Amino acid sequence: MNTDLILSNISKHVTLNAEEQRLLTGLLSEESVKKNTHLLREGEPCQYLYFVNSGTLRAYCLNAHGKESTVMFGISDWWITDMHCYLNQLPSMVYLQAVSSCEVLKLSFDDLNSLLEEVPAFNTFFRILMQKAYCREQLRMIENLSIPAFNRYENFIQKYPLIARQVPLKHIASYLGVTPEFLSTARSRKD
Amino acid sequence: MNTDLILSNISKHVTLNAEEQRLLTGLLSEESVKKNTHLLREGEPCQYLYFVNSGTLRAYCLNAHGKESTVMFGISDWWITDMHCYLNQLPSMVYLQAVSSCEVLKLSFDDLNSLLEEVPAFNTFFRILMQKAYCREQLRMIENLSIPAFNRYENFIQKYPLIARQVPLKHIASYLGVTPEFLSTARSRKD
DNA sequence: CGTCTATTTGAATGTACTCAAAAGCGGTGG
DNA sequence: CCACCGCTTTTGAGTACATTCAAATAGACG
Repeated sequence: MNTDLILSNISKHVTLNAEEQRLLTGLLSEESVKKNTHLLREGEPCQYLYFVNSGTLRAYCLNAHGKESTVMFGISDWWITDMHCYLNQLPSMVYLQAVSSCEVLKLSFDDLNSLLEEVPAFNTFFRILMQKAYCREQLRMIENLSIPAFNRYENFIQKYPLIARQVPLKHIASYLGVTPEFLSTARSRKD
Repeated sequence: MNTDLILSNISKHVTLNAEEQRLLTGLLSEESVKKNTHLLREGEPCQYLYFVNSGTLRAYCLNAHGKESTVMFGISDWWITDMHCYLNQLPSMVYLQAVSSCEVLKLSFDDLNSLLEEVPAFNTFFRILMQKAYCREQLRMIENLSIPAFNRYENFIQKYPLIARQVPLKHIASYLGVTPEFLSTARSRKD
């Protein structure tokens, strides 16, 4: 199991000593997901927090008419899950799908809680992770409310160039809240 | 200074002993905001995290054309600030305005950091606060993407009945991402 | 090379917007 | 207590932007 990336990810914010690192890595397990298959489906228990070692994931939900809305993407070095349902141990509201084949590490809710209790630095790390996630989501909301669709697309490819290269346009459209047709025509008009 | 509400707010998630409570309350200061005045304006340093003792606040930002977008509301027993700019000590991107006259408690960034470092339970509290804020914001985003405008309004008044009673319709419209005119006509069509 | 999916293009439609004006409502002062 | 003023909400007409649906083209993958 490759834990280099996850340890380096955590070390960007807090310092774990060797023992704490062993405690963490001992709680992780790895999973492979083939392209276009699901790691999690709506309604299933949301048991794990995932860390992406390689590949690209997408979280999406379906509305009453079956329309997909992309909630978030997860690329290498990102954390992903249905956070609300994970933290409250509720059935998932989202699908987690591999856009390309992935290697992920996963951490169960009970194991997360052990870490949060026993390793103060990990508690701090997770706080920082949530701070950043909150601010990012709030900024996304503000941009969705205040700037027109096409500028949001330009914004997106500038902010997430790696994701923009790795996922089909239609998923970006559903992340931005527009149809793929609209995004396609808007794009051809502007460049 | 009335610290009952804030201590009870925190005690919903973690337990602070008497000394920790004194440490916290010693770092707070209070401020009154008159109706329609600003606690913070775009571009000003975002120095404080606010806890609302009484009254109603609104965070909003202006886009390039001067259109207001309501980022969040803050009613009694809520925490509010421009979190991204506060945590990164950047000039504020939002305005914080009193919808009705308010009494707030405020905590500076440096003092927050002392608390996070010195009081593990407060670190945990703040983590939980950020978890909930993230999940709430993500759910808002999902709903904005996946359900039509009028249903979002019904959703809102069901989820936040207190806010719905305390703020003008136009602010709710700008929170939901529609015009007041649209919300007004939609409302009259459905009930 | 053929199949499947993604993207592009276009026409018709609809939803939500802008702009303008009227009505409602609350607070203030005469 | 009523009249006036300012702000919010409502109403309506015309418009723009993004959608749906359908079909053609392009790309990716086995």
